[in-house]
Amino acid sequence: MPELPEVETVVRSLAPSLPGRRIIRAEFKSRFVTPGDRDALASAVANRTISAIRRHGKFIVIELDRGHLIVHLGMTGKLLLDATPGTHAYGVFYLDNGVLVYDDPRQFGRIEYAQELPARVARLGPDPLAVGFTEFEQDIRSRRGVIKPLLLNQRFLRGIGNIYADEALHKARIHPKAAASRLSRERTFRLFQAINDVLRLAIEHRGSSVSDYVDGAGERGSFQLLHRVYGREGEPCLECGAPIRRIVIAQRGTHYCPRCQRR
DNA sequence: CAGATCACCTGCTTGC
DNA sequence: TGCAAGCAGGTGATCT
Repeated sequence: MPELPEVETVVRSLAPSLPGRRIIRAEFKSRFVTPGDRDALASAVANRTISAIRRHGKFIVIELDRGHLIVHLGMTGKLLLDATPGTHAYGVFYLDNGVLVYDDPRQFGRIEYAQELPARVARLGPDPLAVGFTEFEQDIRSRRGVIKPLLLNQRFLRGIGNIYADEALHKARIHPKAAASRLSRERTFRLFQAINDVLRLAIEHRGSSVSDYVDGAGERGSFQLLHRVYGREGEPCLECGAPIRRIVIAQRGTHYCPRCQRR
């Protein structure tokens, strides 16, 4: 489910109400969602007060009075305030006022506790909404492969996923298989702008609810209605009318307009 | 170190 | 209706 705009929307939906609340106790039920000692995790967060919630790439960082909860939503993770825990509620935080439920049918998400951000999380690339063009251009020049997998690489930029990679490449009129380091300066700038525009617009529309994404209050986003290529295989390009094509790049479905995005 | 491939899960849709 | 195959917002381990 969740890429930068969705995670940002979840964080914004929880930020006004979560800080200041105390975790009375917590329960974890999946070795996939909470690798390691689940009882240790539960006792580490018991009695901790939440001081802040923020986004780091696609990670949700919940700052506690001691340590951090680092949550990744995987493909189907949901963090829901005051929801009833269902079959896939693999993490339940009982608060002094309410309950925070982590629900994740596919169990690709993760919940961990650490004093500081783990190195693999801290070392991700810059946030695409904060990076400057000079750094973006330098980084892209130094990379070898194809542009689409590079956009999905969180050590390049943190937060872009499959939907927004396809949407940004279409907006920038760049073929998803284009060689990253050989993009002209003009195309590189178009891509930089397109990433910014697409992500900001998606946040305004509270993310894309393709199947089951919802924010912390259970509300769906609406950006899926504005997708121009993602999930539109065979439908006409909204720019030129050519049918949108779906190919596979790096094991990910990739949607593009063969006329607007020439190699 | 970077890039490619596969593995980890459930659930929904499609086609026979 | 039943069943198998294919597909899905993501990362991380393990190869080369």
